[in-house]
Amino acid sequence: MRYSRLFIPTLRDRPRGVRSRAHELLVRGGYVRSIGQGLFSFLPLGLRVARNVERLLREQMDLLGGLEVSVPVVSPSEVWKKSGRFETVGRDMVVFPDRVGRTLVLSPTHEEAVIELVRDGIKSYRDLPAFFYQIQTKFRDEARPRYGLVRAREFVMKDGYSFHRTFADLNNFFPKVFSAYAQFFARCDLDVIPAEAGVGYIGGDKAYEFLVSSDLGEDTVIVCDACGYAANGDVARGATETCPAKLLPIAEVTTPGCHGTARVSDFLGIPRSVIAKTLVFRAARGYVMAVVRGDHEISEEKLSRVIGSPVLGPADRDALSSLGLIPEYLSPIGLDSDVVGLDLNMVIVLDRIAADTPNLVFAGNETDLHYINVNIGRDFEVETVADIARVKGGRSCSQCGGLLREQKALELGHIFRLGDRFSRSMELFVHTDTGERLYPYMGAYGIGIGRVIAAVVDSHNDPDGIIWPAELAPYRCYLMAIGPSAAANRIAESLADELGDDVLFDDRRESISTKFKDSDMVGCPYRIVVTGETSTTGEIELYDRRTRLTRRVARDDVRGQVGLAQSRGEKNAV
RNA sequence: CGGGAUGUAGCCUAGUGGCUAAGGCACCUGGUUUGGGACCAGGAGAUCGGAGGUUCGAAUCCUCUCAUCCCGACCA
Repeated sequence: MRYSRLFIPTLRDRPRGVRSRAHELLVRGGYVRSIGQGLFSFLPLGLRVARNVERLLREQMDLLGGLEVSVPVVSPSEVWKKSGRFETVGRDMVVFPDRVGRTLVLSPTHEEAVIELVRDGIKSYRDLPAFFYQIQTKFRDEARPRYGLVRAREFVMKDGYSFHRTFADLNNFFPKVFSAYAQFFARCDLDVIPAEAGVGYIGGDKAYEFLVSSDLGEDTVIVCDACGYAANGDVARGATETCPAKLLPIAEVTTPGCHGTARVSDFLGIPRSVIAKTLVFRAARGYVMAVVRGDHEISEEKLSRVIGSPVLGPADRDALSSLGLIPEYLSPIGLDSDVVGLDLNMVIVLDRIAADTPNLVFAGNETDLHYINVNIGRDFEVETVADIARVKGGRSCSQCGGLLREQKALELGHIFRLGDRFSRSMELFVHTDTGERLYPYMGAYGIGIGRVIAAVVDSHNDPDGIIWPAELAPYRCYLMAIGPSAAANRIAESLADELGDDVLFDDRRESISTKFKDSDMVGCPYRIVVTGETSTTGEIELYDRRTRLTRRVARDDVRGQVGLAQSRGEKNAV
């Protein structure tokens, strides 16, 4: 392809408002442009990279027997009400009326739409298993889009959905997807960390995500270098901690103005680790009170699993008041017995480590009142004790006792073992050989294309620009001639014809310096330079973008030297 | 949704109450060039994000508003 026939508006300076390196390089290299917050156009080069990512994904999905489909970006709100997610997805989902007032949804994800598609054609257990995937636009009205393609509002995702006769079948398929994902990321030259993950609003009982270590990441992944355990900080487990101590007698203390763990800690002169922290959350049905140690944080993901339905967010002050709670002195101690139980639907969950910590300080659920030396089991009972605290680096690994390490990471892919929750809530069933209803067991599998591109650039660049992995590069080679030599230009022309779609031929009337700079910025794996001198020796210069080494190779050997098949038969007209 | 920052030509910047808003890059014309954003000459391009106000006079000060980016909240 001739450079002059493409649209590659490279930029010399970093545009105002562009901060992250990956975003900067994609904009300056002429790959993407932003039209508004979290909204991106792909230019010809960017689209070629995206197509390469998609090609790899199609290859991996097809190997799994996946069938490519495409369901609409817009769906009627009814399908979201069927699954019960109309209420739980929240403000990410854009809802709008059509001309006659029906409510439509810009899909943030496509489980519902695919289930509706499958409903029409899959009637018998003999039709299972089935695996569909698509490469489709999603829209999530993110609270805060950031870092360019890393967190866009409109983005393209490869999403796949599998349907199985039994849980065991799903469970057998799941690792195959896992390994297909691992292969995909390897082909993108991305060093991913597969990690146990939460399920968020997608749902399911088990999930893994594929992350890359990156400053652009918004997730924390907990890793054990000793045994290889890796998990998102939302769900990571640590070894249990016990700190045996003599139980002291419970006592009341007056704590004026002690709102929050920090002030209690200061006022009493004690570390946060011996203070209980109590929070109340909204849940799908009612409220949940959660208690962790003051030096820990609650994982809403873990809490959701314990109560069996999504935690929707913190309860507001009005809700607390209506429950008879004092917002500044929240506590599971001293609750009106009517609050707990079915009437007001508040459940109490105590973190296991907090439960095992002796002589804790609790608020008293009365203004200016705390209790010291509270011991669970002796001083009060809680129906549910579970692991609901986030694990931080420095804890011991629950698998091997090794030291856990935490790092910032960027999520690129996520696979969910959904089970039958969607098929049941949406009444998707087939008939078994005995005529009974069978609700298929489902898996859902996603990879964000734009985010993969951003992650690749984030980890494959140098001060001069992008360094594309071979499989993703918009063109394998950048080609240019130096000097006025007619022979050199003739050779460049013939190489451009021969290499066709594998080469970007810089045929512009630009200074040689500009071409070198743009070539590095665009980041093709190889650069071929033809000069007056080499044109007389039957050689060309071959520059490796990654190693930055230049060597001379025979002009007739170029295809092999850049890793292309030697013979292509008929050459494409350009 | 809270806190902060920034909006001046296609891009990056200067200008912080005073004359016709300055420069670099990019663009157009002509010429010279060709191993790292090359050079010379000429040209075009800006209602200084928008609205309102203060003032003899506003890119500059005030108020409101919009947009973008960053931090947080929230969320895959």
